[in-house]
Amino acid sequence: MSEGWTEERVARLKAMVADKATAQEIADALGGVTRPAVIGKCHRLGLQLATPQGHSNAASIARNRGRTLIEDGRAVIPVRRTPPVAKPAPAPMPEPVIVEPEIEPTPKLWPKPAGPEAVTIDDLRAGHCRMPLWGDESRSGLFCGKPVRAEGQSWCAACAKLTYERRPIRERELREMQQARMAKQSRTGAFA
DNA sequence: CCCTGATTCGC
DNA sequence: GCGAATCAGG
Repeated sequence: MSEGWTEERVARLKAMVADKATAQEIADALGGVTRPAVIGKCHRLGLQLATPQGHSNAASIARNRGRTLIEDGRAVIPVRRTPPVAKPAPAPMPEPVIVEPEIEPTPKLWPKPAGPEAVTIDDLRAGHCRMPLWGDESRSGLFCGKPVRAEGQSWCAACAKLTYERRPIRERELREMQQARMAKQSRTGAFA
């Protein structure tokens, strides 16, 4: 059932490569082949797929793979990347930018009781959860102050969860379903 | 995590 | 020759 790389399919492949289509797009369009298959075919044909962003030439690839590349008879030593030097820079950030949640915090759960980490706006630093602890009228002026989930974020795990209760949609699952469907089509040789 | 292309290597 | 597995970058 496998079509193999017929002249026509190779022609389509070439056309799409010339059109800067990605390997995935080409694989989807042709059907019956996977992305690595397309890449492998291009490689054997001597075709070069469009380079999306930064990285490009074989030299950088080889370097990145930790292999040595002979250039002009000399071995190119893999360049070591920025190493060890830890990053101290903890927390300047003078003016805390408070991003208001689009979704109102659930009234029932609001305001939160101030924990021991609670801080005033003057003591609010990067890494401090910026969730205000006051609900409406009773402005206590205290912020949650617990450690944020990750550097650069605004809320601690608890406050983040509290804020975004609603889960959007599992895009990952949708994608996987689509891919599974396409894979099945390919195997069966059946197309809608 | 997602995506990308490149290379390797058993088939 | 083929392409899945694996790799590395963004």
